[in-house]
Order: sequence, then structure tokens, then C-alpha cells
Amino acid sequence: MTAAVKLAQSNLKHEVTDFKRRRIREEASHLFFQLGYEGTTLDAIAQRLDVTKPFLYTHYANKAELLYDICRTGILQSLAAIEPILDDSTATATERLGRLVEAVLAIIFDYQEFIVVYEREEKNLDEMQAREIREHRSLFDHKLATLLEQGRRTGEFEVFDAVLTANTIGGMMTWVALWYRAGGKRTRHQIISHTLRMVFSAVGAAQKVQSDILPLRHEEGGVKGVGKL
Amino acid sequence: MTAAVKLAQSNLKHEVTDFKRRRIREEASHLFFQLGYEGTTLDAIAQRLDVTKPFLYTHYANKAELLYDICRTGILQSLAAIEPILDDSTATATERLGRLVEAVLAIIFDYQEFIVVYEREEKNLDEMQAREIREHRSLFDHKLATLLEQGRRTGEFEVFDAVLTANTIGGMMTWVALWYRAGGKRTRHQIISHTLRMVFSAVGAAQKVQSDILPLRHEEGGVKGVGKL
DNA sequence: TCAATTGCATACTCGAAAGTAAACATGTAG
DNA sequence: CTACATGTTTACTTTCGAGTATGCAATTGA
Repeated sequence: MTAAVKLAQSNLKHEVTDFKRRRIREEASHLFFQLGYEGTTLDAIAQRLDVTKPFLYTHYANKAELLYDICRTGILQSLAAIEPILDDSTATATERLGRLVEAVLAIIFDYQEFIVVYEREEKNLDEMQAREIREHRSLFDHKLATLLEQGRRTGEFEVFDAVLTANTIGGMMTWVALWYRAGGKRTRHQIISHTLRMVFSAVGAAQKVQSDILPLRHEEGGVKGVGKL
Repeated sequence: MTAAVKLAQSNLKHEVTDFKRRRIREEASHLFFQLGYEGTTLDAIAQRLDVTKPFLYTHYANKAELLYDICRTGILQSLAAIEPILDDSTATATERLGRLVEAVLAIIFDYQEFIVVYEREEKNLDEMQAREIREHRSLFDHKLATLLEQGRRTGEFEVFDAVLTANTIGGMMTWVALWYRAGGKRTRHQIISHTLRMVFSAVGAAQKVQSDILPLRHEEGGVKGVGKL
């Protein structure tokens, strides 16, 4: 067997392995999301994947490492989504902030369970792994704060405490992950529009009126749809 | 023994009982906060209270009921804090909103662990109890949305979707509970001021400049204190 | 003084789940 | 045809923690 063929097979194998890990992450995060980390057994995860428990141990050393892989994926996806936007030096801070919010919310809708699991189950991570993930998280907040600071310098934003404001904006988006349920009263599009409003007002930015952000009609006699978003 | 004396003793006993339940709630919520619901053993709670596990069963039928008591206390404190403010018909919507934010943040600082435990561990509640607490939570959101709607009618606020905006404001405050740690870089007072800013901008309210809300000084060369709030 | 109730602890049961040892099937190189 | 590697399962161990049966000491009431 030539070296080239061996390499090709090795690559293939890694792809297969990564595919399997991805499938495990998906099913495990779904169960962690519903039942919690401690409330989910490895047998239950294995059953959803139509394999057995020892099989999982061929991909993860233990249960905590599986949780780590899930949390890591969520935060790395978010970081990957914002980096090209922040690096685009041709765009104004306002444009970048708007695109950032849209990109992060897209990730939040796609990886909601990963993100919620991280928020809720961080305490179950190994100390080392928790620290690594917290650093990624800090990096995210730092990048956002830096963008706000840039906008303040150009006069686009009116921000008094960039760190706290970045934290609030990050919190707004994470909060969406925590309450959003598909099939609720608000569409994803409405949530994105609303969040853009909130974010721009938080930084004191002049919002361009977007034709697709329409106010809801206000009916008489109270607030509609309370409690069921 | 007269009926009056019996009643007095009964009240006394209830006070003692309530005091004990309160102590149990405090220690249990502290451990649930640190280690999670499933990660905390009843033995560990008992040890912190210098009693034994069966003692806990004289006050709670099971572990889930203890969690219920904690979650219930957190949300009921929040509701109790906002009710007199919302009922004060002499105040403008703007005034009431400001007082509401201050009152809820005060509760969040005092009952932080209760609130975080509810956010993280709701899935471990019995279905009936979870529903009851969710209803209290909905009531909170509804009252806040109603206030926003009132402010919109008086022209004080510019709110396009009162339900979503109320949800965002509630989320901002809950988010504080999720990240705040005593001894961090921001004082409670700074956090309250910042949150008031964010909330008023979210509803498009004209903020009165408050002498005690001072901007942080902006130093050269980047963002300070990132990751350590 | 002596029941009876209360308040709590000691010591147990029992189920569940993480992790493992060993076997087994299937393919592949020599 | 045989030996070894790969991928997966069956069947096991072991620990741990929720919940309980029972006992005992102190207080209360007659």
C-alpha cells in the first residue's frame, strides 16, 4: 500500500470519526438540553444512536469529555461566525454590529441546545476544560467590547461602559437561546429584528429604518400573547 | 390550655418551622448553585446545617419539593417587589419602570442563588410544580408588558412589541443574576445604573440625567477589565 | 410518676448509572 | 490458511445516593 493511499484512508477515517462524534454531540446535547447532564444516562444517548454504551467510550474518555465537546462546539461556532465580520475593515462599526447580531442569532438558532447546555451545565466540566471554554467566552466578549469602543471613537455609538454594554448585548442574544422555542408566537425574523432594535438603542446608534422591521399592530384592551413567545 | 394559647403556640411553631425551612432553603440553594441539583446530595445539605438527612424529610417530602420551595421563593420575591410599584397610580410609567428595575435588581442581588437555581434546574421540578412556577413567571412578564403598554399610550415610551421588549428587559435583569459575582470589577450601584440606561433606551424613554450615573473614564489603548466583571 | 407525643439520629435497603473486562465478528495482510 | 487489527457487543463490577424502618431521648400532659 502506498503512502498516498494510507493518507487518504487516514483522512477518510478521521472524517468518519468526526462524523460519528458529531452525531454523538447532536443526540447527547438534545438529551442534556431536555433532562440535564446528570439526568441523562450514557445508555440513553447510546440508545438514541442505536449503539451501546461502550461504543461511546471509544470516542470519549468519559461523560464529562462529551459535555466538553458540546460546550466547546457552541462557543467556537459563535467565535467563528463573528471573526470575518469584525475583520472587515471596510464596514462601519454600525454595519459590523448589525451583521454580528444577525450572525450570532443564526448560530443561536442552529446551535441552541449546545449553547443552553453550556450555560446550564458548565459546573459539570473538568476544571481545566471549563477554564479553556471560559477563555473563549471572554474572547467573544472582548471582541464585542472592542467593536463598541471603535464605534464610540468614530462617534457612531454612545457607550459609557463598553465592557458592561458588550456583556448586556451578549446576554440579550444568549437569553434568546434560553427561551426560544420553535413554533412559538414570534418568528425568527421578528426576534432578529427586535434584537437589532434593542442592540442599536443600547449603543445609542441611529437606526436606519429597515423596511422589514414593522411594528406589530397594537390592538385594544391589553397585551397579547403574554407568556407564549 | 386555652384556645388562644394553643393558637399562639401553633403560630410560634409555624414560625420556628418556617425559620428552619428558610435555613434549609438557604444552604440547599447555595449547594445547588455551586454543584447543581443532581450534584448535591441531601447528606451534604444536612451536613451544612449540622443535622442529618432524615431531618430534612420532616420538612420536605422529597428532594424535588425542596427545589420547588427554592424556585418558588425566588419568583414570589420578585413579584412581591414589583406589585406596590405597579399599583402606584400617582407615578408616571417612566418612574414606575425605573423603580421596578431597581427593586428587581435588589431582589436579584439578595436572592441571586435562588434565581439562578430556578433558571438552571427547572427541568428537575415535578410537572405540576413547574407549571405553577411558570405561571408566576408569566405573570411577572405580563405585568411588565402591561406597564410598557401604558407608557406607550401616554407617549412616554416608544415600544413596538411590548411582549418581546418586556421579555428582553426581564432577561437583562436575569442575566445579571447569571453572571454577577460579589467582589467583581463592577459595583452593584454601577450595574444598577447601567441597567437603567439599557432599559430606558430599550423603551425609547427620555432618560433624566441622574447625577449618580457617571460615565466611566475611557483610558487609552483598548478595553479594560474584560472577562472580569 | 407514667404514658404519649415530638424531634431527631442510626443504620439500613435498593435501584441506578458510570465505567470496564472480556468476548466476538469482520475484514485484511502475509 | 492463519494471525492480527478494528469495531462493536454482552455481561459484569462498583459506587453512590434517595428514601425508609426503627430506635431513643426529651418534653409534655394527666
